[in-house]
Amino acid sequence: MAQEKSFFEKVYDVAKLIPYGRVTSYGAIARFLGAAGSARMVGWAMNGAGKHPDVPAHRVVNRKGLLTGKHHFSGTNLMQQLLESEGIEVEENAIKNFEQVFWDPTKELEL
DNA sequence: TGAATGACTTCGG
DNA sequence: CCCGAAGCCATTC
Repeated sequence: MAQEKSFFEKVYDVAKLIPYGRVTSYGAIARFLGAAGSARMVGWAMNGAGKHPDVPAHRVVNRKGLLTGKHHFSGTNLMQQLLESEGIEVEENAIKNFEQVFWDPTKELEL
């Protein structure tokens, strides 16, 4: 059904650009894509990220640093394990030092 | 075309 | 920071 690309590809593209051991928020990506306000679409797009193995959706969390999307991953703690595997501390589905690992494309890329 | 949905964000209390 | 409610936008049925 329909071409599963366009807005999603942009999200995937940015997600792939997320540096190792860093994370970003849906709103940040949405805003970078020029779709500010479509933060939900970013998450929605991630729904299809499962077809894109190169898309580290686990590096994308909400603005609070909570692993809101972990529930969509294979297991229940897979997302957390992936983050911890990158050196990111996670507790109670929340990223520690979130401000330290936070990666803002609108600033990092355009900087 | 219109209503429903969703891995969010922002505002007020 | 927590809680509840509203807003937003693209996709889907």
